Amino acid sequence: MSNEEGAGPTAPSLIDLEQRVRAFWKSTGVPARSLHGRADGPIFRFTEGPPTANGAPHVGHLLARTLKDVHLRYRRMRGYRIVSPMAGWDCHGLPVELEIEKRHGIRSKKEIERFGVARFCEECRASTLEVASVWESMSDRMGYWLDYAHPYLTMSAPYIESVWWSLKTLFDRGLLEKGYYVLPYCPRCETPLSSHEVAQGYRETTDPSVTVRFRLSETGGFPRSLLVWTTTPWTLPSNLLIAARPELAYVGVRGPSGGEEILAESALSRYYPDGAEVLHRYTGRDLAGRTYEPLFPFAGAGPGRYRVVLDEMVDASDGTGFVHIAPSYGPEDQRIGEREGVGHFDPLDSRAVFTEAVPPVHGKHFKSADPILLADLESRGALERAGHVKHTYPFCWRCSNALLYRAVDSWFVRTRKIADALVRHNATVTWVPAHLREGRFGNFLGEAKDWALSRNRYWGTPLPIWVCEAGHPTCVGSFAELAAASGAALPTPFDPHRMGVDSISFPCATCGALAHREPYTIDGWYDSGSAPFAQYHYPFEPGPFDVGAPLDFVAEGLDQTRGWFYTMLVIATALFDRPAYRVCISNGLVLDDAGLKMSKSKGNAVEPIALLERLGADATRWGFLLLDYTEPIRMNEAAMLQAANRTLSTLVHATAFYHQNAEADGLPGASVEPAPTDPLDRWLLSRLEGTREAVTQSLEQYDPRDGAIALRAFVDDLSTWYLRRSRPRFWSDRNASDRRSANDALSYALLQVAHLIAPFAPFTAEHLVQEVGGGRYQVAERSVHLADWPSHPGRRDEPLERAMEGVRHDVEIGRELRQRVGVKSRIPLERFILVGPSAPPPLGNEADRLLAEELNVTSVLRVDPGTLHEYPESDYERRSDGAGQVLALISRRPTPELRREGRVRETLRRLQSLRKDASLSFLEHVRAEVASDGDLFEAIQGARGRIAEELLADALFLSKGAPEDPARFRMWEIEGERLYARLERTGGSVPSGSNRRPDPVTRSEA
RNA sequence: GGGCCCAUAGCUUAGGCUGGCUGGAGCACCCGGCUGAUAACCGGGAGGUCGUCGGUUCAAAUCCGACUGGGCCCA
Repeated sequence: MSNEEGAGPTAPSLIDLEQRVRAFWKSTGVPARSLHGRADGPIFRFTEGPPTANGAPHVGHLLARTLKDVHLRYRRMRGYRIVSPMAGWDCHGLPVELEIEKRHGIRSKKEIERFGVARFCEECRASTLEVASVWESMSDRMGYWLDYAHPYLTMSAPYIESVWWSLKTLFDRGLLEKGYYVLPYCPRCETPLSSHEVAQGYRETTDPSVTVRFRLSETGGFPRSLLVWTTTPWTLPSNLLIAARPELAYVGVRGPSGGEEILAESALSRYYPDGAEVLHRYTGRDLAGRTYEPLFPFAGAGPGRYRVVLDEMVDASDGTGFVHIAPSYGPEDQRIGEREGVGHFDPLDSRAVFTEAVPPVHGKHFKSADPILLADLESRGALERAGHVKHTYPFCWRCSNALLYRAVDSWFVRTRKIADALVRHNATVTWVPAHLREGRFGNFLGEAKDWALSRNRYWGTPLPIWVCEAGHPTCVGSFAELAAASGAALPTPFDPHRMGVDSISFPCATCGALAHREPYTIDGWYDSGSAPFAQYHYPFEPGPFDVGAPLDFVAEGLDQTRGWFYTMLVIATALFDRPAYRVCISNGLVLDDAGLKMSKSKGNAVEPIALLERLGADATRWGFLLLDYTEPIRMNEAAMLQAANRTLSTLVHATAFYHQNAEADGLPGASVEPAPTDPLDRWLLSRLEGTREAVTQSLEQYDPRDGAIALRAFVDDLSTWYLRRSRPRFWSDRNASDRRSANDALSYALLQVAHLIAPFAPFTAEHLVQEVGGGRYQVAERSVHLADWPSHPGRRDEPLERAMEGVRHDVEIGRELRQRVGVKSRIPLERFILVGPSAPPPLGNEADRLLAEELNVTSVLRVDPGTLHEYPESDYERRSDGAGQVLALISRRPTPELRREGRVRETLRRLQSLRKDASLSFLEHVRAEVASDGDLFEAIQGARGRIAEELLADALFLSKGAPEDPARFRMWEIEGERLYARLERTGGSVPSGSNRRPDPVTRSEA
């Protein structure tokens, strides 16, 4: 909104001023000048968590970014240099690949190979930044200032080179090794995943729940079976062992076919609810070493196979006390299988389809093999029971297919080797909320598993490890090393993605045999976890500071505890043996207004840009900042809007009021802290100082909510007490020095509060500063976002604040009394009497003056309880405390003179409302016609001059009785008598239709 | 099955660590008032088993335990 003539209310709406401020920022280049903070200031280390470059932002991002922006703005105002406000994009990984697969109808890796890896990667690269504009647009709308012109990209060659450097460093320290381990594996993506990826995808699902019989060998003709429970029948052909718990009690009971069935005693009631004949009792130890007949012949014989072994991990709570062990398909299975030396039997191909190694289900996907295998078992009497169970099971976080656990070759970051350091470094981090440190995040560190780093995929940072035929690995830590090793210069420009490096091979430095690159890419979470150094191409280029030092501040959603917060900590610990960050803020999930998780499928997701458009940026930010972001947040747009109106809108309107009255006549605002003598002004500045302290402390402690609440309270006080009681002091016909004092106090307070609220509501704050100061909306230098934080202590006067509290409390009592005597406030009463101590010294007589004005009484008395008899109940209404002690009294009835004065004020109020209805500004003069009768006429006639003056009436025509043409008049009834009135604008006024503040530029004529 | 967090009026919540006077606010609702910045404001009213049960204590929303419900995470 600009200041062209005609449209607009007195003060702009939050949304209008937001656009005006945005235009100001654009034209003056404020964000670019502010972004990095003070070039010579102390360094404040920050890294933007890179969003996935092909995913759209959601409201949770809006919240996280609001928090980040508040603290960054505060630090800039504190004079810090922000290193770095660079935006960043997480470009690699499955999400991007999936997008391209969808686009081309590709459904498997084989099809990607046919499509061409180079072409595939090119398309991935091209698609990564397609949604960047949406993110930029959101940031622009919400006022989150980042350097979008120079973002870091995890797919850029320098970034990848830094990642390679870090991997080489880990490799040299023995923290990067190859292994064959059971990992979560996505059959569609044909790659293993890491535990933090799996953590993103648990869902409720239904699986088979079956119990099968394993017949023991050497039973001397009497059939004896172990009952074993599983939810993964497809793993039964790979069964090699059965585990029992050493000290657990087992029973052998007579089964339905007469033979003995063995299970944990604690499971008996579940399997035989009507009881069973117990034939034998065993402990797990008794059963150890017994052999059994495999259910399927396909795994074949091998040393130590098909035995009962002991393990403490066995638990009978929801099984039979026996656990079937398929070493290829479970982490515990693998551990026990290796301990017993029974090898593996893995009949699934890379897509988790059965090979010809298991003929009955050859060609079947692992899940669809379940019913076939079960039918087979049933026909052979090996199926004890079959049902279904609902439980949570991991699915691929990107493609939603069911995962399985299986043993695969993979490269690992040996997180467990540095577990102690992780815990030690985490202990130095200030977590918000604090419980995360020892709680969720701490627990996660405590059970840290080695990090499966390699992915059998295409679009990612290639694992820079070459292995020769003899198995000697070479890890390459830079492009120069690669060139040196291969004995040839790399092409320029060099693309370090798979198409650029797959074909490079070189002789092994150890044995001379030819080494080929391991055909893996790495987990994209390693890329983003490297951002604090890789964004600077460290160590190949000098960073802007000690790059390995912890960041001062990071903030993201709670989901990043397992994600980015974790990988940053692991990488910083492995590389620099330092914590990754000092302060880590984590916000809760944003839920819909019914407290449900938002999801696109449910249709309850709030689109962030649409939200910003509906509410405006500052209302959205302010609404979020007033909530406890450490808990899950229920979105309530109405409440957010209301909160913004209460505080932000009120500030805007207070500023407009200031403008109209004070600056209109050329009174400049205070540029330094004023030192008023007026108690109200002193009170306002004291409250301001208390607010400054509270807001500063809240931001120092990364708890902006307390600051927002303090600001809200201050704005309430400023609007509903200071201005309410000071309003006439701003009028041009009042005492000049008093007016000057009020003008100074108000302008200073508005300017200061604009600074204090700038991190929270940057648009509104900018508007306030531009409106209160000179050179409005003209020069960047005046921007509040280039200003210093108010750090100079102001004048705090706590006794004065307490005294004012007391006055406001006395006002409440007075109003209650007035209500009881039934005389409305517009009619003056003679006396308000307070019983007890005299007025508190910081206010003195001023207290009584405030009370008299606010309560509309002619005098305020403070009397001793002993003199109460002088004020009889017939004339005075009393208010007592709980103990019956009289606290205050008020006159019951107005005197005749006061009643007359009341009539005058009733009339004035009606006439003023006519002005307002006609949208007249406070500068426009009128001529008025008034008609009435009786006492009302007498009262008006007696105060005719005053009425004309207050009404800005050049002429006031008063007639007795009803007018001749009453239709042209407004009519009211006041205490049974009629008042007729009409107004007309007279010459010399500002242009018509202007109920708004006249434009500042044309002000002089007013 | 394990871990972390939460539960106060119809809604949003303060207070809880350091137990103590009738548990505060805001929105919405009803009655009344005020209004030359405000989609405001002021007074009064109605609305609370402070999730449930038990314990500690002279005294519990507050401390302890169990349970119920909800959220997130892990197995």
